[in-house]
Amino acid sequence: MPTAKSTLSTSDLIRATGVKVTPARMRVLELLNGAGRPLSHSDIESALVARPIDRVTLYRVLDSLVASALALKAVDTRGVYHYSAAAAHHRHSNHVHFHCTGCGGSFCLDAKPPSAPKLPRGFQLSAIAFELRGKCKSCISG
Amino acid sequence: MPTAKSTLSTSDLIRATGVKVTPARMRVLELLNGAGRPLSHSDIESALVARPIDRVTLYRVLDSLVASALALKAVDTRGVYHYSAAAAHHRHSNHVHFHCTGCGGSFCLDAKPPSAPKLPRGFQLSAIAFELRGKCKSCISG
DNA sequence: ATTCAAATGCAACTAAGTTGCATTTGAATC
DNA sequence: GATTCAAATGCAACTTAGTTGCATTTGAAT
Ligand SMILES: [Mn+2]
Ligand SMILES: [Mn+2]
Ligand SMILES: [Zn+2]
Ligand SMILES: [Zn+2]
Repeated sequence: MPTAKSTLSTSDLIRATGVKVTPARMRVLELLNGAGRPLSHSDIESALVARPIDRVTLYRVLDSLVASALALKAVDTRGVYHYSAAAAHHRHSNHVHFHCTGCGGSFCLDAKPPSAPKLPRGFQLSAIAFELRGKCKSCISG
Repeated sequence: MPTAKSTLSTSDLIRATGVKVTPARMRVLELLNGAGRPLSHSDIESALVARPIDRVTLYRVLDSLVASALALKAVDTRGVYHYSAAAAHHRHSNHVHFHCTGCGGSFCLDAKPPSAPKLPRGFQLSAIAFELRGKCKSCISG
């Protein structure tokens, strides 16, 4: 008899969204899930050099993961998109982050994100971004 | 005798920062000050077609305005930099804004920006961004 | 008027992201 | 296991945003 599993496998997660389970999607989603921070297209390309994925395919894989809500996409202060696995992202949605403009690092802070203010009638909120920027300890002293 | 002026002229503002007062800097800063929203490089290029400024010069003019704190630079959700005059920006620094992902519009809300949480020792804060995104009334109903 | 660092214009370049199209493949059906 | 076909991939070409190097021009100080 099959073992009861509480966590869904990567391939199950992908299949559940209705798209094909392909090696590229598997490798990228697993990479995002293992990463401790949002990764850019070129971060991912570098991480997968061993068996490279075509540049364009990688963009399309990332698009599809975002479209199926398995990943999230955000633009950084240099204007580059960074992707994170939804599962990993949710672990960080209860506190705010500090982004170092020196080293690019992201730091978890012990503070809840602010709640949304009242919106004008008829407006529909889809996202709140609260981001702190500056220099981290080692970028100042180092 | 010279008339006492309460508001500094654009050329005075530029001169005060120690850089040369040039036509390009004048025109760009005045455009930013008149604009009701942050403008991208290409927005500005389009606005100044009558007597075009070289692409590279425009980038350098914008850099210099940002360096001398006469303008601010922020990246939008498409990864493109947008510039606003500091004077115009300060008029909006006491309340938060809603950005419509449909029409690209920016709406002033009647709510103060949240204050910064405690940072770890040795960290230095340089900017706080609190941004609400979603659809505005006319983008939903229209 | 002379002087020179700062600013400009132009050509060439990089990096990020997109599009079109021919080929391959996951997975559904037989 | 073989057949089928939309979905996914690979590759070439393209676009848009932004940068760099260098020769020429210019703001403003003297
Ligand atoms: Mn975190
Ligand atoms: Mn405002
Ligand atoms: Zn740092
Ligand atoms: Zn709108």
